Amino acid sequence: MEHDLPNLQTDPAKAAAPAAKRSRRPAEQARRLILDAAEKRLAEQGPEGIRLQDIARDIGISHPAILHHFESREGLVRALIERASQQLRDTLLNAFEVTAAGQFGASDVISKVFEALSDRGTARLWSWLHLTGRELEHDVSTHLVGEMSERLHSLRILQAREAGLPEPEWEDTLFTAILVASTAFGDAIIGQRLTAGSVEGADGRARFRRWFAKLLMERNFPGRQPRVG
Amino acid sequence: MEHDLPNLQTDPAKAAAPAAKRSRRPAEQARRLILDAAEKRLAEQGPEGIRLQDIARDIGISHPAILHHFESREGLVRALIERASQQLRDTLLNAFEVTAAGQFGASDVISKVFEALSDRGTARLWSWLHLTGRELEHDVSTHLVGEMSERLHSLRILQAREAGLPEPEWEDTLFTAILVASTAFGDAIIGQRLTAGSVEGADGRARFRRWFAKLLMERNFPGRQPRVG
DNA sequence: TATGATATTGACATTGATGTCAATTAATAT
DNA sequence: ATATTAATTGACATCAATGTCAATATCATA
Repeated sequence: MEHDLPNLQTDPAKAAAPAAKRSRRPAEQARRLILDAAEKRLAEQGPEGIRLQDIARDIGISHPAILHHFESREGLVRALIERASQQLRDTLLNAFEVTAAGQFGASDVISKVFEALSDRGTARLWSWLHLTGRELEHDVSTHLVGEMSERLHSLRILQAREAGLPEPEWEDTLFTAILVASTAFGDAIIGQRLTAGSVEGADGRARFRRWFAKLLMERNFPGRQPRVG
Repeated sequence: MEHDLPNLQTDPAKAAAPAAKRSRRPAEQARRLILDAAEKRLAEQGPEGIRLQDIARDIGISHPAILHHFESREGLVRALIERASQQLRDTLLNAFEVTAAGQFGASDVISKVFEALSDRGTARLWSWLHLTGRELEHDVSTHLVGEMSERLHSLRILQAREAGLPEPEWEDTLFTAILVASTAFGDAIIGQRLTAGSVEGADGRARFRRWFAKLLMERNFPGRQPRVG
């Protein structure tokens, strides 16, 4: 495909190559394009899938272009983490905003948490983060769970009053949040395999989520039925 | 292209090092030594920590020795997975053997599952497996959960009869197993971070486990108190 | 002690990835 | 149009990791 050119640094004579027109995007857009491709590779192939050459090929650019926008591979990784963290945070907190306004359904929240982690390999990115020790720099997990727990606690207090039940303890709420987070996380990483062999039907994981939601719901509000989403 | 160069002999004049006596182990032992070191690196630094040179340095050998015993890096990785799978399987199934004989305590089983995954970075190896898609070759997860569920189901039926409660459904048992597995897995990977920021005291994760055990226990045997281990 | 088998090693080859740089070219402003 | 800015690129430098190989050292055995 490529012709061997005489290795002259400056060759004013243009060779016959038609040289498909070079495309050029504004920096912002280029960064997004690159991050999307990197994210996809990470989700599909894991950490080692983030290779500048490959990512560049995916989107039809040369790898120095990536370095131009992110300084280094490390810079790209950092930006990727930064963006994914922000997105996860928004998605999760949003799940509570929505339900806080209207009625509270455990299924809704759980579904959103599970989806947020399943989506676009977010959990994969997360586990990689923790595997390689990068969570020390960008520690979102800790604060995020704290924030989520606070919102959840408000909701639970509200619900308990309505139902005439005693207020839940703070640690119980916190542990509930951790349970949901851990489970969603574990499910995202190994769920596919776990259910694939044993659970009948294609909707195994969905049934598991509903079962899980019901479990939590019954524990907290013994009378009610969870809304199945 | 390639010309065979005459093999240059090492300069006889630079023999300064006393050349510490070379140690030599039986193959079996050498393999174990290497696998241990590799496992440790994986647990501490993640996938990228498995580098032949580093592992070799850790145990004071040269890296070709590793290649001699495992053919290739890939061979080392496969052997590592093989061994860890076997160990995890033994540990987990053993947890049920023990409790099956005597009395059944949810805490006991849960503790063992959690410990089995926390120990020696087993969960880290597992998540790496799933991240890189190696679970396709060595798919232990699927069968393992199936087996565990079967044993758990026997126990639950026994327990239900004793307590005069209706027999649990199979899928309920299966989902319980998946829940425990997912949670233990998630906890092993991100648990440290999750509890670090929010849960007071150093025994946060232990308290979480007990809370979790209690939750499952109360659900299945509303009257009883779980044995706290 | 001598010998055979094999674990071990140093030197080197090879491959693949990141990073550098000067030159090029598309978009934008003047 | 011309100049300017900045995104893009090809060629190359560099480095690190795996893998190869002939030579060497150690253990077991005769």
